[in-house]
Amino acid sequence: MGRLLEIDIDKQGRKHAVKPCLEPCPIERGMRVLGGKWKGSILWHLKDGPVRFNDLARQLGGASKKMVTQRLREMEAAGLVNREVVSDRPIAVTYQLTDFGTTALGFLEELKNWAETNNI
Amino acid sequence: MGRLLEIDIDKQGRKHAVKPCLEPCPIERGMRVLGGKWKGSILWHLKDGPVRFNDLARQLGGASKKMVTQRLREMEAAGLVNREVVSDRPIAVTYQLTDFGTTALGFLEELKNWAETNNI
DNA sequence: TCAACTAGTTTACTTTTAGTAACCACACTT
DNA sequence: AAGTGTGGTTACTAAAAGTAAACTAGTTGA
Repeated sequence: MGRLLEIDIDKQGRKHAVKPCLEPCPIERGMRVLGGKWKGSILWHLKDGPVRFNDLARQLGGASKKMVTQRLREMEAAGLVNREVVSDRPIAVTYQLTDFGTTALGFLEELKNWAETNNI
Repeated sequence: MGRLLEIDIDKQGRKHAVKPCLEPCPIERGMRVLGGKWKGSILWHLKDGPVRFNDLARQLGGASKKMVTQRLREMEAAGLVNREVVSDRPIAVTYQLTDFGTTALGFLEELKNWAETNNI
């Protein structure tokens, strides 16, 4: 009654899901790219332009450098951010959103609004 | 240059973030409620109406009953879903979105679209 | 020279999460 | 009686995620 999931019952009377969410459905897959501690925050902090590593780490107060590095590497691999060496001598590196990275901002803004309006 | 994060430099020349994302900014907090393995999927599978526990577990093929139970408990605590005992005798339980839970669907749809259009 | 900066890496742990597999009690069918 | 269904729980293990603090190696400013 009111059931919308399709369940198949075979001749022996055993039940099987007809269209199980075979591992990662889009939502699950998306979460693996954008979810995870700090990823959303990092993306959000880069939305206004390039930011240097230590500045980013400071802004994320609470995340260790190791975390920030790790997340940035993952996000680089996913094509969300770019790492750019701005200068040798005093070494300087900035991170910025790729075009692809900016496509995730709308989603993050929704999440932000949702969290704020429902005071999560 | 082009720096938009505010960094304060004290008299001793030490740098401090002016407005660090003191622990959980809205995005981080939202992620803790909606992120996490399977939570998004569970919410999404409930969008068309009440679903029984085992049906849900079957649809999430890959998640163990323990996982499904755990996530459902967390989501109940967060007020996203309702647990309803539909009948004793042959025990039957359904889970459904609360009004609050449905407010998260827009966000999940964005995530779904994002993941699909960028074939994540 | 000393201290603080740059951007990390490494170590040495601890904590959290995920996951398996078995089990419970009760009902229904064969 | 055996096997399926219902909705979970328990006990345990493996893997992932997280932490602080030290360290590299060079630069800059007092």
